[in-house]
Amino acid sequence: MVKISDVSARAGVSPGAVSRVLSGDPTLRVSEETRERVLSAARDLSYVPNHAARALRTSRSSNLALIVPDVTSAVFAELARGAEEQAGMRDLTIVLARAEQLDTDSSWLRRVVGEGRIDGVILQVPDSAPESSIEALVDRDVPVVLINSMSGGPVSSLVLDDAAGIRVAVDHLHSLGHHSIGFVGGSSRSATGRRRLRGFIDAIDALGMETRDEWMTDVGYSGAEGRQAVTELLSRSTLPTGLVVANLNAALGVLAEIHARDLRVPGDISIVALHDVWYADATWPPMTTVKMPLRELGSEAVSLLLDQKADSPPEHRVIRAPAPELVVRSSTSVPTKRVTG
Amino acid sequence: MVKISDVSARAGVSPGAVSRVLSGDPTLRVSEETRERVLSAARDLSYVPNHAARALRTSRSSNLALIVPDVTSAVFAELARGAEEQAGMRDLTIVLARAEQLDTDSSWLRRVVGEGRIDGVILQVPDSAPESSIEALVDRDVPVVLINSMSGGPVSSLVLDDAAGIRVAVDHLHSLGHHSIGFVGGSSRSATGRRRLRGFIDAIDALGMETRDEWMTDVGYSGAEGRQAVTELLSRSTLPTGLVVANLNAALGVLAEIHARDLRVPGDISIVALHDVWYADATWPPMTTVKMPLRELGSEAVSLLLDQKADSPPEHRVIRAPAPELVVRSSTSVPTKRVTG
DNA sequence: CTGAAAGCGCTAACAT
DNA sequence: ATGTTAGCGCTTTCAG
Repeated sequence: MVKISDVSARAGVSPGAVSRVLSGDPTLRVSEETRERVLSAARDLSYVPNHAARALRTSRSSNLALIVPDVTSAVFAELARGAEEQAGMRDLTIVLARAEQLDTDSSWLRRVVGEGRIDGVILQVPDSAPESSIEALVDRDVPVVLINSMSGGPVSSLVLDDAAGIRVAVDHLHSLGHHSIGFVGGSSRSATGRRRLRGFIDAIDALGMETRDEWMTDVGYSGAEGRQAVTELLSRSTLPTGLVVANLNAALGVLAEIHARDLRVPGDISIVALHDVWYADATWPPMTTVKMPLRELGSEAVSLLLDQKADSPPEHRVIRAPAPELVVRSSTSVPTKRVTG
Repeated sequence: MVKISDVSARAGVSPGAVSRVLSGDPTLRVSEETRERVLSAARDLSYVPNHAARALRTSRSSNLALIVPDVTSAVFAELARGAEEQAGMRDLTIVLARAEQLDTDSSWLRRVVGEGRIDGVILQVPDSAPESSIEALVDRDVPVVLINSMSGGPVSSLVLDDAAGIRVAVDHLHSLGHHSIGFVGGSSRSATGRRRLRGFIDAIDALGMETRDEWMTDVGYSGAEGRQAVTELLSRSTLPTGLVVANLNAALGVLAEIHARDLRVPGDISIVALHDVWYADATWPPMTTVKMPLRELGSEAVSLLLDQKADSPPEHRVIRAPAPELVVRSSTSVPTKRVTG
């Protein structure tokens, strides 16, 4: 292993000088000539600084933890990619952890953080397990950024403009001529769930239509919960002609259950889902979706975490750009007939 | 921060003794009484060892990198979970990276490894980008375990018993009474692709049936490629009554394209797919699948990586347990009629 | 403008 | 059976 003293020897300077040149110390004053010598010595020896030594010295690990409820979720992949990209640019590394560990055994995080292996945490809490698991983190001395959940608390947070996304979906159905539009939402115990519902109601209002309670569900975002939502809807009254589903995973379930009932999409009912992932294109019919800036959410989370570093007050940002984008496929069309459940 | 000398002071022993007690040094000989004192001192002060210092001293980072082609893939989530569990038990941490970085910019891995931030790499190469990207790793001094790809090379590898999985699928269709069975496989350039195809042919042979070239495709595992496979199949001749799809993602596409052609599943054709993930249950009809031991693959990868540590010769293991498990849903039934494309 | 030296917290070899 | 000590490779204050 080639170390800093090897470089300094070759360049005929002190180790300290090498360190300063290589890390681009702003208060650095070296002759252009020395700098060149250091740089080329480092290159010649293909010097790579040792991370552990640097971490020990600076007490920063350059590791961030990304904790999500479910790695198979549509949301995750894009989010992770955004986080990774941003992390890469800042020479950080993303450590993966599943959120269950928070519930059952928050000691994992505690320990890892205590050991100094993690400089910050990007956390998406499962809708199910709220406040308490967060508080367990708050009193720890790691910066935390909460993703897609409550904003306004003592912990910094980042959310998407869910309402805007839902509005795009509603507008799309409306412009196709739908006047009865239902909503398959997430749990009203979750902040995202409430934001999306509010967005839905506002969007409907803005267009001069009416919401009907029996056209709205709040079962959840999973595929199974989507199926259940349709069952509920059908047990109530007439179906709307259009349906906004607040999550693509749930929309798969919705589609399945609708098929199971021998109804046709979009013939009997049109469907738009929030979030756009590859499998939106592999359903039948291919699903019209609204693509949200998940990647930007991930990259912004990393940035926020780093800006956060000083013990500044918590920040709460909303990611609005790029704006939600309608991806029209085949699950929506002009309304035809109305179906009784 | 409480350090080891704090603990040793409180326990009235030397730092060295504390280190040995706490890390369970096998060659340790301390009186039971001292050990107790050390342990309780550590507990009282809630001592947590500093990871950077330990890493510097031992030159092991306790980080493993998990590199996969696509985080949204069915395979990934279970794999990652298995790896994580095993890693957690051994006090290791899993660092996430996307495989694209290997193609475009292998410097990321090189650098991170050079800095000593990674002790080992679990690598699933994309079918597209083979040998070269691996070789870039081999001459590096990190242990690497290759997942789901070629076995037998200079790098350790771990594969599933794909043939066994395919056989379960074929047997299922056969036992339902299917005698014409097709195969939607992966690229024949990839090792998994070839293993699964071989498994298919052997399984068909073993049951005294015949394979027909026009019933087999090798387009790929993605949803879009699944659609394409069906298009190819239909452009050829009569469809088989049953179809084994070598990957669940492709199976979604298969299902979509079949619907698009106004054929019915399982009425016109039965489908079984390899791999079982939540969305198998959210398709219409819900997909009959074969669940493979992906979790074990992940956990075994971690183990292998660690056993590998010494520069022992590369090992090549096949994960056979738990055995592939048939998950019967609704995409398979007794054959009815035969369809002409 | 550059060098010297201390020390981050831990472990392991060597003493006792 | 336990204590002492050197040093992992780096950064950074303090002198020069």
